[in-house]
Amino acid sequence: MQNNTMMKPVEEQIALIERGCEGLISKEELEQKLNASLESGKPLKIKVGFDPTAPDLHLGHTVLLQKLRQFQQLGHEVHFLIGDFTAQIGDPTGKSETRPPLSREDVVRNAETYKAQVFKMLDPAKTKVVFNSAWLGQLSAYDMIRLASELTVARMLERDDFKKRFNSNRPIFIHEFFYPLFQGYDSVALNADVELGGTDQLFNLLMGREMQRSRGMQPQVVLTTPLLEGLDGVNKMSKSLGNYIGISEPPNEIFGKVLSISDPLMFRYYELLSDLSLAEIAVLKQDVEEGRAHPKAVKVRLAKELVARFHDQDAAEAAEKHFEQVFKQRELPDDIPEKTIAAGDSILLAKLLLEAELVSSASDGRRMISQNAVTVNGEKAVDANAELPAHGEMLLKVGKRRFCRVFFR
RNA sequence: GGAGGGGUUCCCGAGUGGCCAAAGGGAUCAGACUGUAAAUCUGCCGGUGUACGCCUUCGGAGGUUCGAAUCCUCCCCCCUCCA
Repeated sequence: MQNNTMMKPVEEQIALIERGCEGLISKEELEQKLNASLESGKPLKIKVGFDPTAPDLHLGHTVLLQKLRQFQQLGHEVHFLIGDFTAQIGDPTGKSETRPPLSREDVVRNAETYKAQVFKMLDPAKTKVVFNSAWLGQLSAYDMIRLASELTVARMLERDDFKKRFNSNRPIFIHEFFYPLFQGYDSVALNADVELGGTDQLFNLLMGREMQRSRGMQPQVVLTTPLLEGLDGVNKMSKSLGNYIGISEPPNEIFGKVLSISDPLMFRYYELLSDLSLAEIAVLKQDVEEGRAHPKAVKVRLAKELVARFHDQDAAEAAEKHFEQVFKQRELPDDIPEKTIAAGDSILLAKLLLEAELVSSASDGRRMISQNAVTVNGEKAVDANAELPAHGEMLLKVGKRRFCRVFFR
């Protein structure tokens, strides 16, 4: 799409590429590659790999995607590698339980979901989706032994993940040693110019360099992105910790979750996720520090940008309005879940809350009532044992953001 | 193959026969204060129609006992050391 005449000068490209990066190996090599690309008009091949195991992407994943997108904006070509081969073996990493190997159909379906999400950010015209089973599936036992002979156990144990486990006497299985080797071999097969990954991937990324070099190829440039902290600001964003913002979540959810992050974290998100330039962000930060801008307003801006990215501008405006309505003016949201319940003479409020799925048990409901968290038709419920007439309709609210409109039929 | 250590409520972790629904910490949730920020304080934190009651829970299955998370038997799982 974009030809070399539209490519930016190398220094400018590097500045953008380096932004928010944890590591770059090496800048000189990147410079060379960019120069060569500029001269030849051939875009660089940017490799990135994903296991098709968790097709629910969140903002943490998008740090990497954002970087890929920047490469695309600079005119380069992304090779989006889906690790279907490795996924079918089953991921052995860390303490997470061994996952059941995925079937062919699972992998295909997950890959599709992946693409649907990824193309919210990436330019399909500059993205090639590839599967590593295409070449890894061809390897014979002989090939595997050859691969395995390229690295010593001592070297393998340098990998942080392995080192930690080894030192703390936790088990490492032999087949886990093959992961870096396979990933490195992927780079050979793709002839990648640059490979991106999270910091935890550093070792694997470097494997690619070595394997390319030992085969007389120009080693790939390795670029690592930091792990994004989750909503709690402490742990890395992950689905299992529940501290994530999914890119497929509805606009109001994304907006609300962004608003709930802490102020320091907000600027981290800006740096890693926003399209604003670092200079613009620095101005924002200074404005906040010197009292010219309200931190909340700055956060709103970020929230809108992200909602617009995964939905659209209208959705962003609507989400902001919704937010102000519900939380600032304490008005009702437009989309309150509704529930129909069998009519009767009366019903215990705590029980009703349970039926409306606002609490996890009647006891929980009782607790909420006694903690002044429950509102019925706009009035605070105070009696934990209150009975309500079970007909007509009523509006229930628990806490700040749980609503339900109940109809008795 | 041999020796040893361990599996407790969302997480960490205390608890060796009744006073244990189980200390303490963390997380979550709710309330106050706010900007659904941070910090702080407070409450709650297995279920149960309103409950010093009842039911379910301490890896699993049995057993001993008036009574078991705690004792016994068998089994499952995790970890360490030796080979």
